[in-house]
Amino acid sequence: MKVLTADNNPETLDFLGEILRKEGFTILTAESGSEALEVYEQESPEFICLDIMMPDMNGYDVCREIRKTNSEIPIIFISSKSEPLDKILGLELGADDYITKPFDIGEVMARIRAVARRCISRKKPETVNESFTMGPIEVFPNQLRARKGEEVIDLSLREVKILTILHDKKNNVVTRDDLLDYCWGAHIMAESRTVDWHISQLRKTVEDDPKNPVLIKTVHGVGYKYEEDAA
Amino acid sequence: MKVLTADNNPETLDFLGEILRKEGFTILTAESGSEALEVYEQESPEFICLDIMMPDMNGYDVCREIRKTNSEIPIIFISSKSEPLDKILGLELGADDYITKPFDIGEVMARIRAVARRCISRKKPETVNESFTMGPIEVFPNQLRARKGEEVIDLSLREVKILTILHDKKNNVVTRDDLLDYCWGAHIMAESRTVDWHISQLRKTVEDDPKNPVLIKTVHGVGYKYEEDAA
DNA sequence: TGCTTTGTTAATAATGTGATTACGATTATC
DNA sequence: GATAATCGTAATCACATTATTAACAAAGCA
Repeated sequence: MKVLTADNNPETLDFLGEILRKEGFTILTAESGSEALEVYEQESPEFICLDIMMPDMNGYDVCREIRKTNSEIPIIFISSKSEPLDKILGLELGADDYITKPFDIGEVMARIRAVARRCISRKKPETVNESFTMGPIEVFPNQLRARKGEEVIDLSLREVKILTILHDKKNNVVTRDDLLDYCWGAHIMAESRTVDWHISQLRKTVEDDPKNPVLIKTVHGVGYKYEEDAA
Repeated sequence: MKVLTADNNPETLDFLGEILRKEGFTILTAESGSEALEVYEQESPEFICLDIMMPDMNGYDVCREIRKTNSEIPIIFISSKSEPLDKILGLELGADDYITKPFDIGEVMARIRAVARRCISRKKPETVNESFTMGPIEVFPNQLRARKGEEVIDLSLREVKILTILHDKKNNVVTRDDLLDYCWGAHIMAESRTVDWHISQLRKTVEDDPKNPVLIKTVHGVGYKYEEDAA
C-alpha cells in the first residue's frame, strides 16, 4: 500500500518512513504542502499522513484540496499543534484522525491501522468492466460510461453516482436529500434545485424521450425513482 | 442515530449524553460492561462510546465481544487510561478511535463525526420493500404504491401515511387530529375538512365501491378506522 | 323533523418541477 | 500565460401537480 507522508522536517519524515516501511508500506514523501499535492496527483497514494505547519501551503489546505475531489482516501494529521481547536478543524476538514507530536510510534501505527481497516478493507475490487443494467442502458461505473444499444454515453462521476443509487434502490423512491447525501456528500452547503438540474441533464443523455422518462421517474413532492420492471 | 455510551461514572454519562443529544443523537447509556452488552443486543445502536474501567466487565472485553459478530459498528474508547499501550490495545481490538480523559467536548464531537462519516455514510443503501396488507390491498410504503389484485395503484406520500396510520391503529378509531398530526405534521395551520377530502380521494382509488367503503370506515362524530377482519 | 356530521364537487391557492440562463471555478488549448 | 471550453451550481421563470377551502348535498343521529 502506498502511503504519502508530508512533513517539513526531514528527520520526522525519515523516522516515520522507516517504521512504515517495516510494516510493509511503500512510502512517498513530501516536504511541503504543494509537493504533497503534486505527489498525490502523480502517484495516487492510498493513504496520507499530513503535517500541518509546512512551507508554502499548510496541511489544512492540502486536506481541503484533496477532499474536494476525493472523499474516500484516508487522511491523518500528525502535528505538533495540540490545541483542541486545531484538532477539531483538522477533523472537520475531513481528516480521519489527528495525532499530536511527540507521538508514540506504536500508537501511530495502531491508529493508521485502525483507519486503514475502515477505509481500505471496504474498498470494493475495482473491476473495470463492472456494470449494471437499467432498462435499455448498461452502466459501467468505473469507466464513467453507459451503453444504450450501439450508442456509448459518457457520464460524469456524479451522474454515475446518481444512476447507481437509483439502481440500488430500485422501485423505491429516493428523496433529494438521499441523493445529495450519496452523490454529493452529506455536508454540502445548500439544498437547492441542483439535484433537479442534474436529473434533467441525465435524462437528456440517457432517456430516449426526456419528456417521458422511463428510467428516472419523478415522484411529485418526494423525489425520484427507477422502476425495474417498467416493461 | 442511536448512540450507546458506557461509563461507570454517571456524571460523565450525563455530560456526554447531554452534548450528544444536542447534536441530534438518541442516547442509550450503560454503567457497566455487561449492561453495555445487554443494551447493545436489545437496542442495536449505530455507534458506541466505551469507557474501559467499568465494574464486572471492562471496555476491552465489551469491544472484543461486539467485534466477534459485528465488524461494522463504529466503536470509540473514551478512557482515562492514557498510556500508549492502552491506546494500542484498544485500537487493535477493533476500535475506531481512542480518546483520553479529560477530554475536550468539541474534540470528542469532531472525532465522533469523523468516525461516523466514514462508517455510516458508506452504508449501502438497502432496498427495503416492506409491505403490509389491508384487506384486499397490499401497500408498499417505500414505493408509494399499492397493489389490489393485478392492479397497481400509485399513491401520494400523504395517502401512504394515511393508510399506514390506519393500519397501525387497526380496529381503533383515528381522529382527524391524529391524522393531521401524523400525516401533515403537528403544527399545520389547517383544521378543516381537508382530511375528509383526502379520505374521499383515497377511497376512490383504493376501495372497490367508494360508496360502501370496506377499508376506511367513517365513525360518525369521531374519525375513521380500518377494521382488520372485515372479511 | 331538525341539527350535526360527512361526502363530493369545483374554484382557488400553494407548492413542486424542469428548462433556460447565467455565473464562477476549474481545466484544456493555443 | 491568456483565452476558450467545460463542469457544477445557482437563480429564475413557466408550467404542472397537489392541497386547501368553500359550498352544498347527503347521511347519521336524537
